[in-house]
Amino acid sequence: MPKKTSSPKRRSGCPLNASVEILGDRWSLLIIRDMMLRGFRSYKEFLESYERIATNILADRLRKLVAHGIITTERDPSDGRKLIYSLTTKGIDLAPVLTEMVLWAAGHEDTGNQTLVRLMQKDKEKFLAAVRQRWAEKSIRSTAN
Amino acid sequence: MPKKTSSPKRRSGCPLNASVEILGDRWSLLIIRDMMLRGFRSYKEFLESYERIATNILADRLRKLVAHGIITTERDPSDGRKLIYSLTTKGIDLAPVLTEMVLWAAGHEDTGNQTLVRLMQKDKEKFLAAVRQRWAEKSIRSTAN
DNA sequence: ATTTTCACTTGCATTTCACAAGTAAGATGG
DNA sequence: CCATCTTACTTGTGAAATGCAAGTGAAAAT
Repeated sequence: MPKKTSSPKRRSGCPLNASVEILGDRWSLLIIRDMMLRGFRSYKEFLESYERIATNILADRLRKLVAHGIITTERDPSDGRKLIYSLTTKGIDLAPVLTEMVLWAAGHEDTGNQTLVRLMQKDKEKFLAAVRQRWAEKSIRSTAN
Repeated sequence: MPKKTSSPKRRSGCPLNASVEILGDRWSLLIIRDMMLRGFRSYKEFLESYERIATNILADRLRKLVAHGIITTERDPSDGRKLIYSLTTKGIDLAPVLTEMVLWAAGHEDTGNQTLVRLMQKDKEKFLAAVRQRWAEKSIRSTAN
């Protein structure tokens, strides 16, 4: 059973508004992309991603994503300094959103990464299944919450 | 032929990054929702939408959406004060993005507008076809640019 | 024991945002 | 045809979010 008792003062009950309030900024979806498509799982990896997010913004976004139940954190058992971030099912369920945003930009803007785009265009459903599968293999824990 | 010669300083060539730079704020997608789903076409209608956007932000977002080729403006021939905003094909092509964001929030957050959600869930493709059809009827001009 | 790595926090300047008020051009009513 | 209203904005101001540089504390590596 998904659903969540609505957080305080939301501007409206529209589902699109909910999505926009949670994900509508210049960084959150890029962090999710890095986890979903590139397998990034630590603060350091996110920091070193191409778009160069600032440290305070990254910490803030990770905190908010955890608060919204999109990702979870755990200590790395083999290195007590490291935190491992994982997507929850709620996070993995953003795959179709990311896919459509990629396909839209690829069709209307001048962008790179054409191999990824071609894969998505060729068979969207197959691509989504692969993402879900890959994540299920990597971490049993991440789908639990 | 779509595509556009890349705008100045983009953070990266990733298509998702392009989408996020264009649409990643708390208002742009709500304006597009109002046009696509509710048929809003004037400044005043957007202003009176439930989430209560501020006048300066609305003007700024409309300007940016025009600059990105997602909407166009024309004078209302029957009232010289009014401007009519229309979605371009690039704008209509955002329908799948909106749909996936609505379905994600509907599945994981406590939201309203269940009739719309149910319609989308029942047959996504049929819903998208209906949106495209409805827009094509309303305005031939909007699909031209 | 010292240095390095990791995941942050703090401070500060800049940008964006929200809210209230004002404006100019065109429409409407008497 | 003149005052009033409507529409689509702009301007001003304070608050909040962002970006950058530097610093911190705990754990790991040397």
